[in-house]
Amino acid sequence: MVKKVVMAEPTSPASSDLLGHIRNSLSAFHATELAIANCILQDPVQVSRMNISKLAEHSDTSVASVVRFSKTVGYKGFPEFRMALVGEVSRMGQIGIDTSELDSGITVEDSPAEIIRKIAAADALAIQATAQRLDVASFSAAVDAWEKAKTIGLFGVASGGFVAMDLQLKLNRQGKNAIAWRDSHNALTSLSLLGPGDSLVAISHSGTTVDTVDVMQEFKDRGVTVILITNALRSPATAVADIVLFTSARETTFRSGATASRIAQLTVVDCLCVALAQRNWSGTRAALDQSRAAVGSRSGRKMVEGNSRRSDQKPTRSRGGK
Amino acid sequence: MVKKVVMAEPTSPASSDLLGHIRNSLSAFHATELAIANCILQDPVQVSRMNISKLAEHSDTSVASVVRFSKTVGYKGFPEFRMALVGEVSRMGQIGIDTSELDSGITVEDSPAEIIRKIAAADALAIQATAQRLDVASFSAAVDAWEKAKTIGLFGVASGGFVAMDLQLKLNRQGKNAIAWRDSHNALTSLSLLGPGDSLVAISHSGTTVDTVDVMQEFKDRGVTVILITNALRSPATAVADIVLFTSARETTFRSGATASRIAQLTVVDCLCVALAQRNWSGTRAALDQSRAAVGSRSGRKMVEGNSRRSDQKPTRSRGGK
DNA sequence: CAGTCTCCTGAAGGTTTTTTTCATCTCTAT
DNA sequence: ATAGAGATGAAAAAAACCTTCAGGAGACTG
Repeated sequence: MVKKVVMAEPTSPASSDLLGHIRNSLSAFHATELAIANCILQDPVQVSRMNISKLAEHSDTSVASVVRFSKTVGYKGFPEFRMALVGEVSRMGQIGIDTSELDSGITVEDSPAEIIRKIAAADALAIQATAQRLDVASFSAAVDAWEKAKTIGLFGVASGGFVAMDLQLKLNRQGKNAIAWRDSHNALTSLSLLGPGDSLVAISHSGTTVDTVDVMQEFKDRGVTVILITNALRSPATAVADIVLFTSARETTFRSGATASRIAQLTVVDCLCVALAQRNWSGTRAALDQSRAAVGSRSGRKMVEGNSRRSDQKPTRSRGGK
Repeated sequence: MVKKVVMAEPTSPASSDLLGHIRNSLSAFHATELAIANCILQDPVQVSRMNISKLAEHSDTSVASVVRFSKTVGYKGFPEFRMALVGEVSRMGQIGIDTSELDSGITVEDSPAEIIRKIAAADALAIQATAQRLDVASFSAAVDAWEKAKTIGLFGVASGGFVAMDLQLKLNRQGKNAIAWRDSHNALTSLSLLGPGDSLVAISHSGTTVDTVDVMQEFKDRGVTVILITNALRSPATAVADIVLFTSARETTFRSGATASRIAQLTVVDCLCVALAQRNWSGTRAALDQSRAAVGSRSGRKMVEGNSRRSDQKPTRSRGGK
């Protein structure tokens, strides 16, 4: 009946950072969601063993709210969420303190080597978590929008501005018309550069910068498809955007948190560019082939679909032991 | 409702080697159990995403058999078994990034999901490799130089320029005098801003850009400590620099390779900034403590939905994703 | 060689868990 | 005040899961 068609792959359960994501979405949650989130953060192990009604009771909320919560943080339903949690817990148990170490941040006594290790771990984790949680449908929609656009506008303030500029460079290199603005005044005076069918990409870690939201709204009113890259689950910006691509950078104690987020943004942007380039491969290929000659990249394996329906095993009629 | 007490172990053997256990027990299984076991061993990841009926179908057996199987290997029922499998798979996936895949690059047939996965893996790997290779002595020396410097010059062209600008932002935020140049002309005309005891940071992926080397040389001649962040082991630039910090970004087939490199550069730069901040911790701490006050889960929402500017909220719920 | 026993196996029905729907409520902005 | 957007929980609907039961294949015994 009304079964919404969901794509085959429900994303791999590989490494992500579910707890981190929940932790820094805390401020975006509503009352009941917050109650649930606190239960989870407080004792993930325990919660990972509960079924949905137990969790609802334990958090003094309702079953429905737990389902909604699961969907809010990006899963199809509670079972999927629970499996992610189980995976997370299992991994935590395996490597021990990994995540708690991130939370503790960097202390005065940390040696340079430790600083490097911790920051690198946080950055690498941000990338992996982002990649894992990135919604493929939204991603593809964004590439579609780009492909269709005559001109692509890019907007970001402060550090987001660097990502925008970087993206401009990348798009221009592909022969795509793109222009980056780093403040709302410039963006709005160039309003007429974009029209229906075009795209605006806004980059905002928190999604709350007033300028960014203004710019997004103005362009949207002109019929421009607005794509947002952000780390915040719910924000004024997400309410305006047509397509939202979430990064998953966990904020740590010491740093502004912006760097991990920016690195995640760069990765997302890079993925988009590659996907776009892939579509007009032939044009791009010539240039690249030329430039990089033979770097010994043979066409290796390509991941067989592993269906393996049935195994033709010869049942040796082993007599049951037990 | 006489529940037969069969199980010796009601709680899940969380930390054991489930797949190994199954493999060892293969010879003791009956025909259907064997079919199920084979399915699981053949593609645990896939199976961990199936529900009981899917697995029954996939193994050409029945639902009841799957339940029995789950109990045979020591769980209370299928859900519990599945959770153990998820945990196992999750731990396995943790082990590391499959580097062999990186070399294959991105092909025309790659799905969006694969593109994302591959690029993220490459970027994450670049960070980890960089962190691992980074020479702690040089790193510390660079921080020393920064601490001592009255003013820090930053130089990078093209994408390296973004890193330079980013770094300027970070240093300024710490109250450190820093200025970024993105072309040699500007840099050289500001030559007199730096003198002995000061530092210049040059960012160059290849280390061969003529402009960069020129600038480095000029500043060095004035007694400025020249720090270089590069990916190239030996290059004209490394010959000039006083301190060299190496990134380790591997170039992949499709992309310019610049992105992974830039991400690695950002990480290095971030580490440096944090290390510097750590030295004058007390000054930094106050500001940070203040700004991050009590995120500690208390108190309800503050995320006011109103962006105040225009209140014509659209009625469509544009919840991101899915 | 037949009888009988054991125990594996899948289908059907019953139970638990999860999802969806809908009415109520709260909070905000006109 | 009032309308409206959105959050919340109760209950109905759907899905997943477990148990029971009848049928059937092999093996041991007489």
